[in-house]
Amino acid sequence: MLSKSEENYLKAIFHLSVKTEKGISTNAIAQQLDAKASSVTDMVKKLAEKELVFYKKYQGVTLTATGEKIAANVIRKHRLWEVLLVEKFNFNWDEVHDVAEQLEHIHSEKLINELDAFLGHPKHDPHGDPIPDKDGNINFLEKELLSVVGVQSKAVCVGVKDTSSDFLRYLDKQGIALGKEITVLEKETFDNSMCIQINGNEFTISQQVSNNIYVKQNQ
Amino acid sequence: MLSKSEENYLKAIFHLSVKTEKGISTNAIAQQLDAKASSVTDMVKKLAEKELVFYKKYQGVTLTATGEKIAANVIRKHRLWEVLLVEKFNFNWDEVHDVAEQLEHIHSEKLINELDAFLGHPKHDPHGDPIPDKDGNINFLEKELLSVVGVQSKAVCVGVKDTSSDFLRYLDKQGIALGKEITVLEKETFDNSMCIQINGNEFTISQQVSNNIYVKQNQ
DNA sequence: TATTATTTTTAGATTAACCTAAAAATAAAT
DNA sequence: ATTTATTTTTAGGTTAATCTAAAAATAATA
Repeated sequence: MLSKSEENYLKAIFHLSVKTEKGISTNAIAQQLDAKASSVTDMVKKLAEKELVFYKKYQGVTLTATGEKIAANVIRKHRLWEVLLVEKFNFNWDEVHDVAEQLEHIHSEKLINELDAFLGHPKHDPHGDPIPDKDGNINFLEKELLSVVGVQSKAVCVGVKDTSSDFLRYLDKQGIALGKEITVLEKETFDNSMCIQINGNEFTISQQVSNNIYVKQNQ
Repeated sequence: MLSKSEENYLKAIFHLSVKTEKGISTNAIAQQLDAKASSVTDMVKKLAEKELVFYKKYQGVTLTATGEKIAANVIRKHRLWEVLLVEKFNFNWDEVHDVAEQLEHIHSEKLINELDAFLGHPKHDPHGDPIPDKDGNINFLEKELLSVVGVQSKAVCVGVKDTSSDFLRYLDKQGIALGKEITVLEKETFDNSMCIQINGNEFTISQQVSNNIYVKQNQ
């Protein structure tokens, strides 16, 4: 059974791998985990020994099939726990992360299967991120940033990029949530702010905001 | 914040303290935790540094008020998680222990308060053991072993002493569960076995069994 | 292509939580 | 009250996961 630390490394590599085909650099992992590069080198060697990653000195790492499956399973657990916290335990979506970081390392297959069933086999976590299935398959929804949506177009909020408490609380305040329909009314070219309509209310959001909201357009 | 290991030591000392007024010996703790006495000495020194236990060389240890509160809180978490597992997640009462051992070390006050509320503020875990309240107060129910109940008396099952899977599965098979009324019909003096009635069925149980079932007599 | 800058690795330390084996203290038994 | 047995502690060692600082390799730049 893997340690919490090993699982966290696999998860970090998994997340970083989504964005690129290339090997993941030691530094990138270090930054993701808030650790030193030398620590990463040590751990990556150990994971390579266990055949959870491919690793050649100075060449970065990639997950093996096994490594990827384990990483996806940790993410599955994280996101299922997040759903429980929000739907049954009255957590706000900005409060779940720290606790889910702990819960994701609980080892019990029965527990996670029962949790999944109890929640009705949810497909997405409270931030709109897809929940991998038992085999580690993950359904990457095709989605766009709100910032690229054209004027007069409608789109449905399906996720957020920034999951910081500050940002999530801002969204709550503005009434922006998963599943809500957003209409882009106007865009200012000089600062890329946009005026949107949601729940019948019109207001302006900065580019920072529109760059951190994922939407799906009704094409 | 305490480590998992520190919490486990406090919990072990708490459990051992229930039975006696005296200080808890190094060996007793070692046995409870399946560790070596020398490891216990090390840890106990650390806990004394943190003022969670009183410790004088060769004299055994006792919990301070703070240590006792922390230990009771770990036990509270353990037992609340057990209730969730059995009542919502289809675990049998013999399956909960290992997972609860992990879950009891999750740190989040909000989580445990919400869990408690979600479960309807239960007073007992699935084995009949009392759940400490937020302040660490624990309601030790006055209870007796089934083996001391007299012939022709009725008693309600309120807990078990042995919580091994083997024993719990035996109880399931016999239809013995918390809240069930047991009538003692006969006692054999030569082997201390007894014939009981439960759910309308009559059968014989050994002393081993009657010595591991707690009951409350309807006096 | 040299040279400089950055990244990555190695070497050696540190901390927590364990361990074994030997020494010291306490308890039990003759 | 000695002697013997048991318990507890000390001393020193191990492993996992981290770190710092220096060395080595790769990448960027003049």
